[in-house]
Amino acid sequence: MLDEMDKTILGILIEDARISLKELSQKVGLSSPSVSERLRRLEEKKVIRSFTVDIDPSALGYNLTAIVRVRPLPGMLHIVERLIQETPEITECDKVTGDDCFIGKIHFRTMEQLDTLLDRLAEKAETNTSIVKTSPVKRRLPPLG
Amino acid sequence: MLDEMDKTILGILIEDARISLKELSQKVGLSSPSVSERLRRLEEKKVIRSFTVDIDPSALGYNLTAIVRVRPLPGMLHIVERLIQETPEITECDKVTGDDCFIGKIHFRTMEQLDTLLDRLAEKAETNTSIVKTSPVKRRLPPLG
DNA sequence: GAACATGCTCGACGAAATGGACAAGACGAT
DNA sequence: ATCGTCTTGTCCATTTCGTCGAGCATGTTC
Repeated sequence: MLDEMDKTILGILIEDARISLKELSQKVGLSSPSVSERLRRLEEKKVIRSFTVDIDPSALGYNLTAIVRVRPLPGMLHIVERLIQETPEITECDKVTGDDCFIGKIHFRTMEQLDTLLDRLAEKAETNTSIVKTSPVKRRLPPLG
Repeated sequence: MLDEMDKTILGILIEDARISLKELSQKVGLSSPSVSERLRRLEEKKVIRSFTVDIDPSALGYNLTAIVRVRPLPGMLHIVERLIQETPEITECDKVTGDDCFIGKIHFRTMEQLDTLLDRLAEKAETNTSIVKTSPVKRRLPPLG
């Protein structure tokens, strides 16, 4: 599905998505039109979901992060799911198997703010919150192989 | 720390990090040299960690995702931390307060593979694994405000 | 082996990024 | 108030880059 050349290109773009076509094509040993065409197809095939920018939340004032496990009360599942989606401080959330129904990540500025955010959930779900101390693995890709 | 213009620029770049300076500057109503200068400073201040590309793991064959909570056995904390870091299928991991010590995300292709990966941890830690069914909140930024 | 598809290179032209010179506004110190 | 000066911006000339069309090599199909 992806050949070696595509993987090399992706590997470079992960590091620097704003690299010029010319430089990129030199690094991988192709002409720029062919690299351009490969990029077009990688986007078309949705291998590349988007070109984006990685912003440090603490630069926006969010110095604290927590991981919240959420178990909705009976009958509250959909309401809780909507509530989570409408809480912008929750920056990612997965619906999972097991006792917990949702596991999400919250960015916040103060403990008071965290308390406010969790209070809104508390009416409709049991929650279990862990404060992030460090991040031993920063976001990365699984092996391209 | 960030003015309105910076936030507008970041908002656009999140959507499309490969937009040309020219188009970006037209959208925000500045000249391209000034936008270029702002980008340079946003990178310098580490507000922008990097320009990157969002790749769909399933395009790489990783059709399954799980969230694993890891509680190292006594004396095993550092060994477990290193083991996690050296497992490339674990694409993010936070060290947290509370009963669980680490919470991480794993991408894998088959249940057999998941089993293999968890077996390696099982010697040194208790684990608790939840398979991701859906992702109600895809990765996004907290409010820029 | 002829016809076609795919994926590449090359070269030219228009488009965009960059760097330098300079202007305008905010702010402090005198 | 006025003079430096720091910041942030514009404008323009030069350099660099992206895109498009044409054409070539390779491999597959009938």
